[in-house]
Amino acid sequence: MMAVQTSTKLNLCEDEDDEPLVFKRYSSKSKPNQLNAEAKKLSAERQVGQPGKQLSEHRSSNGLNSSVQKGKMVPSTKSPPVKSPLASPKASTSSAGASPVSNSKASTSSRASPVSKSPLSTTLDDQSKRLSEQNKSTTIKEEINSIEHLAQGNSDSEDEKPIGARLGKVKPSEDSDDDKPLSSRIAPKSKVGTSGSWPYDSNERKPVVSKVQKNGSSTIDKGKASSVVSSKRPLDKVNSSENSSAKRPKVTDSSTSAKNKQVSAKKEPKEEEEDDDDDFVPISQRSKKVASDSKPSLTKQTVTKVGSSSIKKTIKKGQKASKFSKYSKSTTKPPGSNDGQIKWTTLKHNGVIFPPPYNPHGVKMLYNGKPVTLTPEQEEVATMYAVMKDTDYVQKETFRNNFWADWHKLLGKNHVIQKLDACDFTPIYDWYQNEKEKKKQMSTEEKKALKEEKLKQEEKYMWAEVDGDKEKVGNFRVEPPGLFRGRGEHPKSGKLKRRIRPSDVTINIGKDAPIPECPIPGESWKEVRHDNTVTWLAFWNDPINQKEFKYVFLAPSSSLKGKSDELKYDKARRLTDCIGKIRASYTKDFTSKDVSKRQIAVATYLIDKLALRAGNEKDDDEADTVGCCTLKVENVKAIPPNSLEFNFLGKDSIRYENTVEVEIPVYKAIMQFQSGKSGSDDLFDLLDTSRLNAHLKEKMDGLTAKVFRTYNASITLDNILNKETKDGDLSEKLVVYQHANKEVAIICNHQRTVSKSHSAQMSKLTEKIAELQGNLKELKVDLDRAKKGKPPLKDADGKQKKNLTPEALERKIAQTNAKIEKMELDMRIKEDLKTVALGTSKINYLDPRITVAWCKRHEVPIEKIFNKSLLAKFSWAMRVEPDFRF
DNA sequence: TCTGAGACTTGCGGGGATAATT
DNA sequence: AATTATCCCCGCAAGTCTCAGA
Repeated sequence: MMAVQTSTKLNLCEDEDDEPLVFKRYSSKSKPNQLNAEAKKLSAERQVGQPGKQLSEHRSSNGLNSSVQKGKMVPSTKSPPVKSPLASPKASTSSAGASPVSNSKASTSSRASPVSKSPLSTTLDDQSKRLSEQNKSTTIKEEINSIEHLAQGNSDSEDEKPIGARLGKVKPSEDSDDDKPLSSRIAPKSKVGTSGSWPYDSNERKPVVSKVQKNGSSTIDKGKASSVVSSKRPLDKVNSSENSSAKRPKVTDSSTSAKNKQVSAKKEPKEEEEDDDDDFVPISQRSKKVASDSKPSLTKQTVTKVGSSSIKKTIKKGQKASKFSKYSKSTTKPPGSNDGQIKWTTLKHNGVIFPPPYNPHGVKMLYNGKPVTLTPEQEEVATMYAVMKDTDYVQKETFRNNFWADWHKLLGKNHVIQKLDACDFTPIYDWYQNEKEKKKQMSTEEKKALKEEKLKQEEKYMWAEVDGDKEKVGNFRVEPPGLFRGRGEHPKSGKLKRRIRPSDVTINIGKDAPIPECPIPGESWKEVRHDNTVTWLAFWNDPINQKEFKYVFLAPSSSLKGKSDELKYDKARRLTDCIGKIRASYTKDFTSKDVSKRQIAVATYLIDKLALRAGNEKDDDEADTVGCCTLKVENVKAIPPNSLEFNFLGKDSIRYENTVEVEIPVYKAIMQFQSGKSGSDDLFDLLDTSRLNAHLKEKMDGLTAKVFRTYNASITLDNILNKETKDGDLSEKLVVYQHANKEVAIICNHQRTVSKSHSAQMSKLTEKIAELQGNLKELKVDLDRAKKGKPPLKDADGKQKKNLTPEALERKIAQTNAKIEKMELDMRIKEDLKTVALGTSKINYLDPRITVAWCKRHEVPIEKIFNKSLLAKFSWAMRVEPDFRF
């Protein structure tokens, strides 16, 4: 299917490949930055390599009307005609202004700091390598160690720190910088051990953020924060936004809404404050100023008890509400969106496809060494387990127990098999491995044939028609039965996820559309609905948790999804206009007498500064993870004089470890919230996500906790790109982008496990570099000799090398040097990104318009940054003006 | 206000496809 | 041609947030 999909998409969007799409702008001379040589790696090769497509133009064209066009995939050609905005003149201006950023960061930045993980984590790891989750990487880091330091020259290290960076005012002294208020933010420092040093430096503000990795193993670095700081955006955002909205094709509501929003947004700030422009600044800065104003007190911290405070809070809320009445009103209905309402007028699709029935293999497993005959049903489940033999899952007791409970039920009370320990699934495992091998050995033709066959079967399910337009369906395949693979210490992992049948599935389709035929003869859908206020095409109850649902939605490239994506970013962008006010408000409340209010303030601060998730309550039958509102006392440690060390398992049981410097009032408030409680008590006992979000909505229409993540991710990307992009070759620009992307990933704590071959790869690179260095030495000797008219020395094998002129030798030396530099850069990047996942933020948090506009401004082909899926998903963003700024 | 159903977004890992090397 | 590193896409788990109802 994919193949199909993609192709289709492409057509829609991009199309043919004409020329490279580079957006061009001015050309300045390029300066050879440090990076050049190194950087080149990426770019150079790739460019050449993929001649293929570039889409810029077309793409953009498509993008323009994206909403419209998408429908029709057929006519792939259709769009081409449009012209891409890229070249627009204005672009140049904008960029020009902006670019001036400088990064003075010198090499110094201490990238060195990659802290190592804390001891704790390490131990854990060791013990199990099991999945306990994130911890896996530990070992590796050591090896590399050295490497990291190698080079560094680049910016990467420094800047960034997005998050952490900001801080407010903590110590007055530092603030001194004032001029750079923005930057003021402090950086968080890396975890643990490292903490000792304070990040801040005076002027620069903070350096430190370090992120830890999941396992703790390595931290990422962080360098200085300075970069983060934003500079103001050259262009007025307002304008740009308007433009964009204007342009927007037709997406009805969205465009309008956007405009409205903008307008309103502007107003708001005025009322309350002057916010100044700093809003865009990520957190950090603002706090200072705010703080100063409000500074009053801190002294009082009553540790109130729960009950009373809440009451007060409510009252207050009321007041506030009135104040912001305008917002609240609107709240009812999100401005732009037609939320609640109609999502489509006509909807046609072919339902879902079910996995094939189980096909028994007849291989007998052993019980106490003797072969056992199982019924197909029993065998099916045994096979699910057998196949997982070399995964970490089977090492977990919970998994085994859950599996055994469900399988035992299937076997029946009196079955020969009475305990899992005496089972030997090896025969089945071996059979499976063999099947896999066979499949692998098939000729390419055979594989292709199989693929086509599958495609043929699935084709009809891949597409839907929404309001007359053809759209791709996302997950039209019903999930096959299997053993539940919960993440982390999920209490239900290992349970049998039973097969879903048509009678479990509810279909949603247009009233006038033909009802999809049930693919399994003799069976029928559970229900057919015609609800146009929702976007799902089908759903069934999750067999593991009957209370939950599994939905079939349209693909991310669909107009429906695109529209909501755009709305999401527009909302985050609106936050730009009120963030100053919001920060001032919660800063003021750090010292509120009302404990609830104080908790809301501190929680909001953490969400804003550290990009924490909201933290909904969870049931006991789910993995024990937390978010901001559900943080436990034991997850946060106050480290004098004013730092907080966070350590908890977040979404997907990914560990969040970070030590940050915070404003004194926050520090004190946290200690108050902790006092008198035990480690497992809620830190924010008076708070939950609904209260928090209700409060946020008073501040800005539609505002919820997650918007801060989107906002901080996007604003950080925009700031870094703007500040660090210099004239230079493509590869250097890509390095800047990757660096910005990395910073965002760090802020959001998007981790990945270190690949098994990571250390091997690193040592291989190290060897190669050593070899090159050896060559270099030889070349230098030969050069010396050549200058004196002597022949070169023999090579390692004792053979005579040919005589080269000094010039030729010098050229060779330069080439070798370049190669070494490039490899060193590769290594640094690889080590640096070892535990950082860049994809998640690209897909979910970074407003694609920032990227597209930057590409246009700097003549970077958009396909160097977005792959096919992303290009399709973000087709709505392709037509932004080059001067777009978040 | 609280609860839970419901709808939709976010996130990581696996593994096939593809590109780079050997 | 065989291997290995990388890219990508998909699967599906796990969050967020809304809303209706008592």
